[in-house]
Amino acid sequence: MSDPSSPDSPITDHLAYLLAQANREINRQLDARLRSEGVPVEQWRILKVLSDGNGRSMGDLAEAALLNHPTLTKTIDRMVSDSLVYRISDPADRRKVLIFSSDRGKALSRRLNSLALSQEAHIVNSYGGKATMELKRLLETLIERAG
Amino acid sequence: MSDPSSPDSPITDHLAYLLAQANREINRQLDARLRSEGVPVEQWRILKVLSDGNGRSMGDLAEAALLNHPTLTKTIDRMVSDSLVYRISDPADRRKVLIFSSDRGKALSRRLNSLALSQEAHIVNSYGGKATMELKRLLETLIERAG
DNA sequence: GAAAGAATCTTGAAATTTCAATATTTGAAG
DNA sequence: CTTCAAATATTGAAATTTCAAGATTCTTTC
Repeated sequence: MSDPSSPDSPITDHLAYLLAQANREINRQLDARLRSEGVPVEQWRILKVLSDGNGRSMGDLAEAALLNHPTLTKTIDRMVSDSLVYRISDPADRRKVLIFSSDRGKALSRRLNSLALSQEAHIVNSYGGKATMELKRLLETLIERAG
Repeated sequence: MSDPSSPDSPITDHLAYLLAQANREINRQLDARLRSEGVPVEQWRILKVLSDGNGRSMGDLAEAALLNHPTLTKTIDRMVSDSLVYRISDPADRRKVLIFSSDRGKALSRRLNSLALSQEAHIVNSYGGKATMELKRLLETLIERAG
């Protein structure tokens, strides 16, 4: 079944394809939930990363939120307009810009987190706690090796 | 570790995040390989799906290539310009448009496939055949349940 | 067999993302 | 201490994606 080395193996045998498909599906479900707050998944990731109250440089934040640099810059522009985050030039290294979550951003983050958790619970429910844990473990290992 | 239900669990505990991260990483690697042919991953998926010589309707193709409808329309526009695929109105149902791979598209598809297979081999190599198979199995199940 | 509704695809405008180039600041080398 | 290279972030233009609306064809119902 899962052997893509034969000449005409279906695309569904490729790990890259299965990952894209699973990601698309789960992302879609998450997006549907976050829509009640009018926030795209990327902004949830940003707010969640910032929710510990610490600031992050654009570089670190881009890495953590899975966005590339220019995309993050423009997303942060929008979030600043919406008063969800703010920028402060890093005093220790003025090339850097630190991003912080505002109070408004933190409040929103809490609501989003509860939506995300309810989705996670839904997955665990239909997919099984054991399988979910195992899948997470394998994904973590893959990410380690691939990074 | 992998329990996102505590109030301040890190984002890395969310399945949605791990999937996005793994997908991003693997996609990046694949993209780097396909770049030698100047083709984005989405077009590889399209060509691969069409590589059996059969035509697909835009709807079926969108589903298989993991793209939404308008995006596929415009991607196919570009690929038609590049003589990689062509459109034929379905005689049996003229609402439908069937997409076929051209000879040029098929030749390209073979080259891309070999690049994709080499990436897959590379993953299996560093990640392990057992883990790869297990991961694929879990992803397939997740996709089934989530769909 | 006409009319209303559903399915399929495309379009145009708007929003977003990406690429390449441009500041700005820091670190290193001479 | 000055100059050159590296690191960081942003910008503007171009490419892409998305959203909402529109066109065409089919199907069902009366």
